[in-house]
Formats: sequence, C-alpha cells, structure tokens
Amino acid sequence: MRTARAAFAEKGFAAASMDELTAAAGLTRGALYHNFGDKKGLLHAVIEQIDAEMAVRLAAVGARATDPWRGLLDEYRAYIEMALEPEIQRILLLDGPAFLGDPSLWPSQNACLAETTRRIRDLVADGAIPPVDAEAAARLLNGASLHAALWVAASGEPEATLAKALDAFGRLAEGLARP
Amino acid sequence: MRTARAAFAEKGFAAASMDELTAAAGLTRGALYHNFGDKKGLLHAVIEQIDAEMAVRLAAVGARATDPWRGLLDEYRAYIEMALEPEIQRILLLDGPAFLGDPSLWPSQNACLAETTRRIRDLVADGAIPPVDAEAAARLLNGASLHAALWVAASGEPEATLAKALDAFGRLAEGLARP
DNA sequence: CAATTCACATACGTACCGTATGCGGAAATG
DNA sequence: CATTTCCGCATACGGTACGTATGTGAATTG
Repeated sequence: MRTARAAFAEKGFAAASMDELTAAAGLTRGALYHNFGDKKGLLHAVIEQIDAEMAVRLAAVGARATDPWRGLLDEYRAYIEMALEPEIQRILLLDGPAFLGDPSLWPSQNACLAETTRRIRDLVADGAIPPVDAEAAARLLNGASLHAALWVAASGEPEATLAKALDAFGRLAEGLARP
Repeated sequence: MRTARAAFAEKGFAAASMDELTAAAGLTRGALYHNFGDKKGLLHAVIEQIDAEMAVRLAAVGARATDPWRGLLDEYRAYIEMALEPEIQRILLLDGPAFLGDPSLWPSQNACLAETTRRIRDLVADGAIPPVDAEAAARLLNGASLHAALWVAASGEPEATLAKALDAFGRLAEGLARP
C-alpha cells in the first residue's frame, strides 16, 4: 500500500501499472489480486487509509480551538492545506470520485467529511450559528476547499493564490454564521 | 463527437473503448487518431464543446435578471442544475479534471468559469458587493456547486437533497454580499 | 491529365488487466 | 510425529485496448 500510494500520487490511478507497482513492492500481481480483489480494490484500500489519516489530523486541529466557530474555520484552513498535498489531491480528491463514484457511496463512508459534518451539527445545536443542514454545509465547504486547493496547486504563484483563496473562503463561511 | 459524448457520459472516459466508439459512428480508429491525435484529444474536444454550450446557457440565465446580484444567484442555481445532467457531471466535472488536470491548464480556458468570474468582477466594480478576488470567489462557488450536484445525484431523494443544497448554497453566497 | 494531398482504413506491436492454475510452507489434525 | 488441509503468493494465459506505421482511393491542384 505504501508503494501504491506513491505510484497513484505520481502517475495517477489510470496510468499506474499493477505490474510495476507490485514489482516495486517485491511482489507480483498474484499477491495483489489475492489481497485486494482488483485494481479498484487497491484504490479503495488506499483511499480509506488516507481518509482516516485526514480525519485524525482534522479532529486534532478542531480540538485545539477554544471558540467552536473559530475551530471550524481552522479545520477548513487545514483541509485546504492538506488538499494541496499531491497524494491527497490526486488520489482522494481527483481519482477517487472519478473511478469509485461519489464518496458517499464508498463502503467506508468518508471519515473526513463526517468529521466536518459533525462539527457543523454541534455548532447549530449550540446555537453558535443559525440552523442549516449540516451535511449540506459540510459538502459545499468541502467542495469549495477542494477547488481552492486545485486552483492553488495549478497556480504559478502558490502563496499569493492561497491568500486569495483563503480570503474568499472566509467570506463564504461567514455566510453561515449570520442570520 | 456526438457518439463520444454519449459513450463518455454512459461508461466514463476510462471504460469507453475507441474501437466501439468509432464503430458506432461508422468509422474506425484511424479516423479518430487522424482528427484528434489520441484519446485524450477527443476528450478535450468534447469538453470544449460542452463547456462552450454551458457558458452560453449561463450567460442567457444571467442576462434575464434585472438585479445583478440576483442574476449571479440565478446563474449558480442554473449551474447546479446543469451539473446534475449526467453528461456534464461525468465528462466535464469528473473525468475532465482527473484525466486532463486542472481546468485552468486546459488549452481552451474554461469558458463557463470565465463567465461567472466576469459577472462577479462586474458586481464588485459596481459596488454591489464588497471587494473580493473575482476568480477566487468564482472558483469556490463553482466547487461548492459541483459538490452540491454530486451529492444530489448520488442521493436517494434528489428533490429533498437539492432543496437542502440550494438553501445551504444561498447561505454561503450571502457571505459574499455582506461586508 | 499527372501529381500531390487529404481523410480514412488496415495491420501490427505492445501493454495491461483479470483469471485460472500451480506450489511451498505453515498450521491444523489425529 | 506424520499427514492433511489451507493459505499466501507466483506463474501462465487469454482477451482487450491503445497508439503507430503503412496503404488506398478520392479530391484537389497546377
């Protein structure tokens, strides 16, 4: 799986050869089909691993904040920055939905999305922000964050672009906080 | 290209066979490689066509509105609804970025994104909304819209989910309108 | 009317996925 | 302790699909 993560991140899922991949890991395709069923099975296992790691990192960021609303913004800032990592962007955010379909249909529900959904639900329950469907808000904010990261990653001036993206994201998020 | 659009929308770019595709069009792969260079070239041509059509539709929606700010919201509502069409969702929004990379790097710049960027820029210039980087705002709103559409499309109850998504989207967009 | 170009077809090599089968060692069984 | 089962993985094979190199007939040009 380490080898797969590296190969998928560098070449993309479609261009990654299972022969090369398994050979690099000191195995053959036989081992792969025995353990993961097929190529998509390996992708799914890798995504599940990455997703779980992201959820842990996000929860840690959110837990550090004293103000819950500020905690949510910190989480999304962290999400955007994580989405800049090639491994996460390529595997989880681009190839995942393209080859496995919408994350909500994955056998292992998106842990990372669940984390932000839960946080928004808590904010609404505590009256910190006006009522809103937590999953809808989380999905839209995740989508906005992802595209911000794609934009920054493709940009020639990552720092300046990231600043613009974070500013615009803050403005959007404010829309949730006001009645 | 008509055949390609149908095949890409139904089976996805990766699973679409060029043999079947060209045969269905009454041609062979020779014609394809002569006109489009390679498989990705065909995808690019198809995406360019769809993107242009979307930009026209979006501009028409925006032009109908009297209030510019309302016009922008109408455009995004239309964008979300267009993103529900399987052809657009699958080809332009899922396979496009996965196989061709970020839209901003496509030779034919994303006309649809350019349309919403221009509209936001006008709103800022007219003082209708506080200053914000127009491209950043357009990208984030596009991302939010796309994920809203993916969510609705994967949902078991499309109408109810769409209502939630549109509500949450309106809340986010309001964040741009307030100081 | 000869020559060139153009659009497309045909044929071939290569790469890769998925499956069916084989094998060696570990574990279980008595 | 001997034997059998089982498990993890390797090997071999078939089928499919992409990209390229080459051929061909019609249209165009001078």
